[in-house]
Amino acid sequence: MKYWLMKSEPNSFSFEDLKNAVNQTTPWDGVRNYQARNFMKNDMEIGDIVLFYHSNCPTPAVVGLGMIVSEAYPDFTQFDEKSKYYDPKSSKDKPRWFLVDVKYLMDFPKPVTLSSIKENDKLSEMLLVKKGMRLSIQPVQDFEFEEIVMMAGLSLDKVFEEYDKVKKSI
DNA sequence: GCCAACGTTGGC
DNA sequence: GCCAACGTTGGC
Repeated sequence: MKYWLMKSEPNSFSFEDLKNAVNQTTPWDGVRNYQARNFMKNDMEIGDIVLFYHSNCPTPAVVGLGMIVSEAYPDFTQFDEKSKYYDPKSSKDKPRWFLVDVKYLMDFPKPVTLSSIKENDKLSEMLLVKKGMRLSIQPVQDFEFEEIVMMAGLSLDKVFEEYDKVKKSI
């Protein structure tokens, strides 16, 4: 099982939106970057844990946890002419863009802000804080995940207790 | 709203 | 294959 960080702009899709979604699950559509796509297509597995990150907002922060609950499948928005994610160069025979479904796992008692991540020496290697890094989906190391969980005011025990429950439900 | 740092596109 | 032009990301 692996850990990921996924960015979302709260004014288009927030962690609250995920929590309130049907099944508390959403297809992670609209990714149009090959590196990010490849993570979803090749490296993500059902049961992987996601740090849900709010970007492009007053206080950028990791605000909670999600879980990958599907294999990768073609992003339907690429075929929809009315979607802003429409890609005329893609075809149903040979889809270019893929996505996974993400399910709500749990809230953070305290959001872990970008500035607090930057201040934590243990997290200095996180892609998030590297200059010029704009990837919307990033791999996260085990110890980085554990550190962020601590900063959020949670324990790993609590996380995995909830994790087991949600995993059984998918 | 600004703007630096990227990624993509397309002419050549 | 090069690279200028353009569009996007995302912190501030």
